[in-house]
Amino acid sequence: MGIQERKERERERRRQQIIVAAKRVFSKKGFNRATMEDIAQEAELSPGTLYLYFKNKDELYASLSLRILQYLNIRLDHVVKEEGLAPAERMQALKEAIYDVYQFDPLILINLFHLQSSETLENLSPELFDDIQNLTLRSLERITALFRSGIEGGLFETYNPEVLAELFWSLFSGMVLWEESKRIFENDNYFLKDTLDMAFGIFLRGIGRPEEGPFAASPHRLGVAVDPMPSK
Amino acid sequence: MGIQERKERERERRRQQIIVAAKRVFSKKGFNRATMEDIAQEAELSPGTLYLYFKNKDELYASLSLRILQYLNIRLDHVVKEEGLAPAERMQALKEAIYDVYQFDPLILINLFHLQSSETLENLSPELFDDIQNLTLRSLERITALFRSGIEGGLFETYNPEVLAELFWSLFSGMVLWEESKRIFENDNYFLKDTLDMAFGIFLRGIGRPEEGPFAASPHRLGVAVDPMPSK
Amino acid sequence: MGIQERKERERERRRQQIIVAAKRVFSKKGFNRATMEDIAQEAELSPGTLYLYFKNKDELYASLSLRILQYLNIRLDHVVKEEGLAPAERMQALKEAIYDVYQFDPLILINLFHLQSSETLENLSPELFDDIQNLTLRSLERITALFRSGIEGGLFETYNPEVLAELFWSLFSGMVLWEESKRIFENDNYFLKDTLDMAFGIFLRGIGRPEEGPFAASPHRLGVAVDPMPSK
Amino acid sequence: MGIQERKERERERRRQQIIVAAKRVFSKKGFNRATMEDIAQEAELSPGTLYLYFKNKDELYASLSLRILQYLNIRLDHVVKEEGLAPAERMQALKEAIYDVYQFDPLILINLFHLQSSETLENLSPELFDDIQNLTLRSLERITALFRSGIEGGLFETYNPEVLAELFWSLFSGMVLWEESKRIFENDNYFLKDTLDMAFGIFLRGIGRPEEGPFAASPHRLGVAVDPMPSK
DNA sequence: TATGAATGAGAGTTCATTCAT
DNA sequence: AATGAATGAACTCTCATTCAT
Repeated sequence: MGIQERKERERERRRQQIIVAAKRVFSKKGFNRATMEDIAQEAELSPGTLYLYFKNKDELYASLSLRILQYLNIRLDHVVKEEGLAPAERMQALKEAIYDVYQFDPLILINLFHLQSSETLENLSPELFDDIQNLTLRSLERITALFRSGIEGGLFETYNPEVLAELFWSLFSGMVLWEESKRIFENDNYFLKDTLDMAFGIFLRGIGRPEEGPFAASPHRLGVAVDPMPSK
Repeated sequence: MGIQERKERERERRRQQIIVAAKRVFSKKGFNRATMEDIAQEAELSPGTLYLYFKNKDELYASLSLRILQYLNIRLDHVVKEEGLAPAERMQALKEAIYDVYQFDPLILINLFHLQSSETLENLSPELFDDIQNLTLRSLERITALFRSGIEGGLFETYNPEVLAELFWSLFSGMVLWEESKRIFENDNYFLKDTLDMAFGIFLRGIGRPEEGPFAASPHRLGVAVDPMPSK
Repeated sequence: MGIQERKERERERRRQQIIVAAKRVFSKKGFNRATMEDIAQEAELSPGTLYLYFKNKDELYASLSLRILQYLNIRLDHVVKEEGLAPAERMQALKEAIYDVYQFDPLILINLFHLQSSETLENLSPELFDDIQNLTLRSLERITALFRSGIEGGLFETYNPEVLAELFWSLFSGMVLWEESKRIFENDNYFLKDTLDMAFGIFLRGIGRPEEGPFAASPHRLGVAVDPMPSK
Repeated sequence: MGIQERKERERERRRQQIIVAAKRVFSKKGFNRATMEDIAQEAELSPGTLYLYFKNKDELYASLSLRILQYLNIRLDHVVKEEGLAPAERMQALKEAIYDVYQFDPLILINLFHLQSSETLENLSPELFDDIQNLTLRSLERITALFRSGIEGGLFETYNPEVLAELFWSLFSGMVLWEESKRIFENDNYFLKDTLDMAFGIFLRGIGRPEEGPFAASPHRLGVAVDPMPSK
């Protein structure tokens, strides 16, 4: 079984080699214009070989997303499991985690957000679809856990923590995509970090409990109806 | 000149006919799987005719987005120009406007958000690219104006209103896309409205001035640094 | 019938207008890349109208050739029929005639030579095919007549005058086409005239009767100026 | 490296297979009417495969011409380099060489002459364009060398040998194209050989030095048989 | 007679995928 | 396991031609 294991390791390494090549190619050419031939060349392999490791082009592309989702999960895991953090510090850590994920590879993150809301997702093999779904939902659960502990710790109003996690995720993805839009429109690089800080601050303040804790916001005289626990 | 006008009208009607057909086809088949042949058939035209009205497939698709952007602009225009609205009411009207846009055609809206952050955008003809850019930026300006008047009216902290508009737009787009993700993952229709209400409430509360007005949030003891006017 | 005639004249004028436009377009774009749409635009007509005057694209193109053939015929006719010319002067006139035809429109002449040796010719309507055939053969006959009178006048050896005419025509067409080749290869304009003079001189000398007349091969009393080393 | 070589050989063989098929197809259907699909079928390959060997349709067609140019070059090379030939014999060998080229494949030769004076030539890839240019010019150089040695050997007047080569080439190409014209007009096969003999005789006589050698214009001691009245 | 929008067959070309080696 | 030549379906797009007005 030592042999078995080594083979398994080598197989995984080759997969990663292809993924890395694919990433480079699509950064250069964009997703649609990148061909399997291009990727094979970049990976110094033949086109046929790619199909030994990935069922088809869509699955290769989706695997890029999978990789960044895995990274996201690990980072979130750390934030949730790290001991001795005050709830407010945990929020800070959450922000840093997603920013790291963004920096890890913005293009792939954009690709993930596209994939997650496109027909392509539905046409993947059930296994890969499940992987993406599970990792996505697990990430959301972790973020949910963070917000739940914030609520339980008295930091936030008693919003539905699941919905808070979704809002948080939506805000993040929307900002990343808009960042790209601005790059295209203005041909002008922009740094997400400051805006992300600000957005996060507003968001936390928006959900903070009045008169208490670091994200306090009060007293409630909201002209807009906010039901903290909308029925799903 | 009556003839000229009639021709112009007929041309525009034909364009719309094609756009409507394209919309139907890509709703059925998804963007990538829809062929020009399909669209021609749906529009009861020949493939060649499509090219009399749209330069190529990408431009036809982008024109769908253009249409919803135009609708968005008109709606935002009304919100900005409607007289006799209190700032808080204007915010409410803003929310309703974007929700109407969402309901106008969710799929096309998703398509717009994809387009705005994809390489396809860069390969459009300069004219179409400019149209999309201008409408997008003009929409942002209108939202900016709303937030600015909110700030000037003492409702909100003195954040940079441009950045607030971008955050607002990001949150909206992120939620729309995540809505689609959930639909795919859970095969379960979900209604954006409630979550949008909640998100909007949180956002307004997050940027509201303390002790004052309907979006008050206070006192400030924020553990997370929030610079209301980040340098761009 | 005055009306009939006027109509006929107008029809012919419109045909010429189209032919002129076609000539301009194909000079700009080359034969294959020129479209009927292009020609219609250049002629300030609609595409449909072209088909009222020409059966199809091939026939329009062939009509250009027809026009230059007609011009050639008229010029040759003059040479043949002009009275009071010595045979040697007639040869000189022949040379000038074809050079004028060349200058009339080199591109169309090239097109004629292509057409005359291509499948397109065979697919023309019988009428147009006959027109081209007749004009071509009539031109050849005129040249034949010139050589025949040269032979009868004792200038030339008793070659078959028909074959001489064909050789003459071949030499001319070959030179015109090679001229174009050189232009493409060397991107360098070249003036056919000198070479044509030289070629004509050699040809006449090659067929001249010895010891007699202006084209006698030897001793050298060449009536036609032959510069053995034209400056390139 | 043995493998490398074998691959290279196989690749070349496949190229030739396609060229041969293309030749057959366009002989049957004419150049314009022949489709890539037709050629693929004739070669018993798939359409896609053609594009592994030729960049596009024009380049495939131009490659046919390239092949005949290569053959021409080899033949001319032999004529120039063959030792122990008297200048007059070399002229005879030149005539035989080009006649062989003609017989090798008249249709492709016609195609070459069309190509060499058409816009298509200018739109080839630089490599292929250069190949054709180089082979053409090298052929001309070889012919030039032959005429130069004829001049130096006292056979010919001191014409510019380069221009003589061009005239010779023009005469040849013009005759080949006119031959095709006659075939089309008269639906009657004609044999170029006799006319070519005659033309060559006239040409040599036209440039021959008087009173001397085998091409002396007079008195008649022509080394090259010239039948003044070839039977049609 | 003139229009010009519409046609639609068909072209060249691409490229994800396969499979004999 | 790796290759890479070959596949061939499917695509977008062109443009000569038609015909209702």
